[in-house]
Amino acid sequence: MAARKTPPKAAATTRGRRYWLFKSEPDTYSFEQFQRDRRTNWNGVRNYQARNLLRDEIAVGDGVLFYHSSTEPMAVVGVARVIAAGYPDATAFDPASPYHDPDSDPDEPTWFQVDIECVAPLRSAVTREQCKAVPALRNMVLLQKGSRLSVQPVATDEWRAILELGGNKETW
DNA sequence: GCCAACGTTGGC
DNA sequence: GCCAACGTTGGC
Repeated sequence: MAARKTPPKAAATTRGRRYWLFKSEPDTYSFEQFQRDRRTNWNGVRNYQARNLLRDEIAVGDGVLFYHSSTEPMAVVGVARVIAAGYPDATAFDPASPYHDPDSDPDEPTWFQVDIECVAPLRSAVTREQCKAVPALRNMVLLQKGSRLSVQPVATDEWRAILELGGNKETW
């Protein structure tokens, strides 16, 4: 039996912290409300690509940029931390929920959610307009033409640049 | 399995 | 409010 240099399990549990951006329309769920709640479950996501991230990629301890979409100004407004990795989104099974999906089988759920906890608001919100002018953010998923993923990956240098622009260098 | 039609998202 | 881009659906 050959020894493995890096058992997959160890590799998985020791992988570096990763970063994400969650979009929310402030009329639906604002960062201000999130601050009052302190933590929330990110449910209602009904897109397979985002689902895959929620189910398979996003881990406890990962960092999250909270972004206000479809508002003026659109901006990254705060920072959050993942406190529970992907688990089935129960709103899919609730006929009374706006997120109800009759095709999702409770024995094999289609949709997943994670839990996040509020860390801090950015001292100054980093607007979409601002981001466009920053070379380090040129490749941000958020800024790509046609990009509309509501849960998306953020590169480490993008994360750092946003926190610096927000005046929250020490936050993370 | 292709692809046209449709519905939705979200920046502008 | 518009509409481009995208995802999904369903007929073939």
